[in-house]
Amino acid sequence: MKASLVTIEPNGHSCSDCAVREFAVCSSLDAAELRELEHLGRRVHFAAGQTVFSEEDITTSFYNVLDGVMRLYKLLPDGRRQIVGFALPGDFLGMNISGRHNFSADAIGTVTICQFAKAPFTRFIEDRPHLLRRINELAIRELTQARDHMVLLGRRSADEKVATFLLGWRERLILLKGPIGTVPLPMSRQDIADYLGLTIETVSRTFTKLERLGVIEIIPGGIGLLDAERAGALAAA
Amino acid sequence: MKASLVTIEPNGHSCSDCAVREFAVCSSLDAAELRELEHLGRRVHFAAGQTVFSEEDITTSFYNVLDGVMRLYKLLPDGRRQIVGFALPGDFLGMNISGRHNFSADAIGTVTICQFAKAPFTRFIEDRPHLLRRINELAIRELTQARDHMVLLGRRSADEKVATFLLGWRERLILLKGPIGTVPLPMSRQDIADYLGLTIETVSRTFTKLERLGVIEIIPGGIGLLDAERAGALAAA
DNA sequence: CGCTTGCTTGAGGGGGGTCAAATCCGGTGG
DNA sequence: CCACCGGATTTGACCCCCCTCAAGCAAGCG
Repeated sequence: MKASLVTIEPNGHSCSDCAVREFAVCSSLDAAELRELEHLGRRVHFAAGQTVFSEEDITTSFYNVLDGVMRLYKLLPDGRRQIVGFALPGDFLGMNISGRHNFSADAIGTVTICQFAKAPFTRFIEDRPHLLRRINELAIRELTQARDHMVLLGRRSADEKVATFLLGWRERLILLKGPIGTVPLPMSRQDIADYLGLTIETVSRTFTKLERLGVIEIIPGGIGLLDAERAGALAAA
Repeated sequence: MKASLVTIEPNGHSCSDCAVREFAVCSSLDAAELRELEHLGRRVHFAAGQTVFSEEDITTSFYNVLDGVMRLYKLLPDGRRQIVGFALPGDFLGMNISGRHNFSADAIGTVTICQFAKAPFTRFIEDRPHLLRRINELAIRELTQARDHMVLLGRRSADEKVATFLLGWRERLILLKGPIGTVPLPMSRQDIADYLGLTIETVSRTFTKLERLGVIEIIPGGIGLLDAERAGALAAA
């Protein structure tokens, strides 16, 4: 029997030993609430490249990323793509006011997600203002990131874009996993280009340029940051 | 006596006859709550060009735009500017998690604002989940707009940017004031350029081009939209 | 191996930036 | 009412950064 690309884990997992417990939206809940929440969510696995939801789809669930990396993107009618963000463990997806998703989400590599059906989760929030406050906090944080990214897209050069991206990505990983040696880049060059508003060729050339300058070292599946100070200068704050 | 550039209106106004009553964050409150809120807010007027708050300032207040237009922007160390949005009556400013504003806000033309001191307003929200829900709703709406704008900044041509901006701006004004004839543009060409990630020259040239094509008509302080269908086609969805 | 897929490198061109000058326009004072 | 001034906008000439098109290369995998 061929394994499905999307598999739902049998019950038996518990929130209390969840890896993203302290980062995620759930950090606002006490032990009793967590036990209640356990019945609402189920773990789902996605294979590399799978689409979890698409723009304009009716929202039927909320999603809590537990493991892996996702690309969040919007498409223009002619196929041009803008990646509006990468989701990491702890990120909460699915909030909107129209009842439809306003971007698409793919798994990059394999991804594990904690999925909540919309109606019961909405009811769960209803009389738990502290959870609502936490959700609001995450939304505002995303808004801050979105504004920073607008500055990057509208006003930075290719060199600055790439340097800023590498430093920012590294920082997020450190926040999540603690100090790291080399910086893994699970997304493709095309993904990076579509995130930075560049072409794949320009991204590749800029990587090579940074390597020639001794700022980074290109390794399979990632980069090594050799000169953080120089990279910071290139990022221009 | 020379009039101050920032004037605080004496008390005596009431929320019940507020112009933005139904658009703003306050739409979630009942009559009793509104009367209570009246004591927390005060109306403040700003002259054209005045800065209401700056990026990195400690947040001491929240702001509800009552009248006028504001530009919200971020600066790079070398002075490059990205306008992240224009605020219109009903917009709510000041939410953040760091305790500092993450963008600056100027009045374009004269602006009237309903200002709330941070601490009392935060306390007011505390046990009013419906207000929190409303605030969350506004944050999510802004997030949606921010993502749309990322697509514009990263993946659209100058022509598409300008056409999209004109149609979007017109739409916002119609939503706010009902059907309008010509489209007022209170912001400068420089503001438009910094919003669209272009230079002032490119914006000017594109306006002229659209006029030559018979899509718009340039008038002092605004434009007339002559061919909405054509404009929509240029905006490329 | 040969094929596929992703990345890199090269050559050339164009969209939008830069620099500079002309024009428009609202405000001010005679 | 008109001449003048200063800032905003428009227009022109030129050029560069990044895109386009196309070929080479390395790694994974049947």
